[in-house]
Amino acid sequence: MKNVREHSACATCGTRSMSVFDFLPPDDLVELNRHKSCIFFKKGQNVFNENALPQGLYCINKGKIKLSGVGVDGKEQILRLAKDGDVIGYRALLSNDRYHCSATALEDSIICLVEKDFFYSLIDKNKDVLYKIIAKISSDLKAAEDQIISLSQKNVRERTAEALLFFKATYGFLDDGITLNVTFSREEIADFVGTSTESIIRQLSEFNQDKVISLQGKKIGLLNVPKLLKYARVLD
Amino acid sequence: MKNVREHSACATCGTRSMSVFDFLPPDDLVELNRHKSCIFFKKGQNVFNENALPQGLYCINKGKIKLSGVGVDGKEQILRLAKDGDVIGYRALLSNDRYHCSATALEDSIICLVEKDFFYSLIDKNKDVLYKIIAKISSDLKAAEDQIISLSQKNVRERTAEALLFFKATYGFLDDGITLNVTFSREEIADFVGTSTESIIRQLSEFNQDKVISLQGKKIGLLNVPKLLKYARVLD
DNA sequence: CGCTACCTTGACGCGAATCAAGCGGCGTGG
DNA sequence: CCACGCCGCTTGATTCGCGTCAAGGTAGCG
Repeated sequence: MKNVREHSACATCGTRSMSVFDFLPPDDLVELNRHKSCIFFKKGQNVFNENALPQGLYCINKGKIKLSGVGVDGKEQILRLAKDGDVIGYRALLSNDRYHCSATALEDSIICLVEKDFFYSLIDKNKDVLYKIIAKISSDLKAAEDQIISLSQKNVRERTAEALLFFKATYGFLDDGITLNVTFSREEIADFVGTSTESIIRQLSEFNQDKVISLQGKKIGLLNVPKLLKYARVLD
Repeated sequence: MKNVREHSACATCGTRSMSVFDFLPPDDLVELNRHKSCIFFKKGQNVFNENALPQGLYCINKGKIKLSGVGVDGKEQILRLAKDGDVIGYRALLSNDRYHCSATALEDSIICLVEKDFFYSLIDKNKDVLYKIIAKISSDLKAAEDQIISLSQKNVRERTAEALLFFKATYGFLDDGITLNVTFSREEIADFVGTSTESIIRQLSEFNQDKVISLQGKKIGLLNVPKLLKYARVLD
């Protein structure tokens, strides 16, 4: 029996253990491998666009993706962030709908596209995958609702602190244990926090002066996480 | 064979056709009837509370429910609204989690509670129900993300107009075709829009002076929906 | 009939958006 | 290799939306 291999084999994919396809039976893995393709996206490229019809399920093999929507005046709002092992585009797929946000690579990324029909057949027979995706949507909803409360009740300082902590929770630190393992433009941070670029710049430089964070270009270091937590007024 | 009947039989329930239990096979209907109980909630009573563990799935037979969370300073934020035929509490149930918002009756309501274990077995064998609930969560997520964009990009006037249109879309009008078929306190409207009570009062009275809405106590009439749409800056 | 909860209006002040201008780095092309 | 130009970053000045505080009105209910 020959070892089937494509761009990178799902069976040996190190990212899979973090994904919804963890614990997939070997047979399904072989099939999955047959019905997926790997795509490379350069930083800034769009994985999919708002209002487009889904072609399949996107699985991030390696990279960082932002999901964002645009308001009436064209201003962007970052809604979610995704990393290695995350799947994106499942909402539109499951509800047989168009994408209602766009996905953009924050850095060069490798993404696997699982064919739509295969995905449907997979969740049909493999409940485990389906329930994992449901759990994902549920936690997205929870996060979105928390975000709603933050936006309507917290000021820019608090939301900025929250955002920095969220970046840390999502992407972690570099080896130094301080610097965020992700870079955004100031405008992107503003689009995440829901404020203006200038306000973000002022807030970051204030945190910088307070020695709570360090700034060197786009590299942001979290020097004092407990204080950030206090600034953000989060309970846990 | 005896006709099994409890508080109100699911088989003959008029609300069911609007719910996720539409098209349920007769056998399952009988079972559903056995595993549910009807509960009456007076206006203002809580159906369930944030952080509680779900006992089952709540189905609104007749009534209006608000789902709301609280921010760090105790201020409430209304996250969703539910009406006849809607189910609530499915997110916590599906992700085996605690409720992360509270449900409160906006008026006297009759609500059926479907036992947790029966619900699990039902969605396990009846994919139709499961997919309907997934579609529900998906649309909740979409709505939440739209709300995020609104909150971060629109001002109080625009969001208030949006809210009024949303109330109309959810609960409709009274027979006069003008008056909203729901009443909130000014504070509740503020908690929905994400602003202060005073700001809502001022905004409503401005709309009132512009003859876009009419106010008589808590009764709100939408006199000029197209203009409200313009105020809200919604596209469709 | 009086109390309480809710609604309303006005005055004030702060946070943050906006506008405007200068800075710095980086890539491109001469 | 340097100069120019563009884009993102930064800072200051100004404006204004809206949250907050305070006070008074109204309606429903015991």
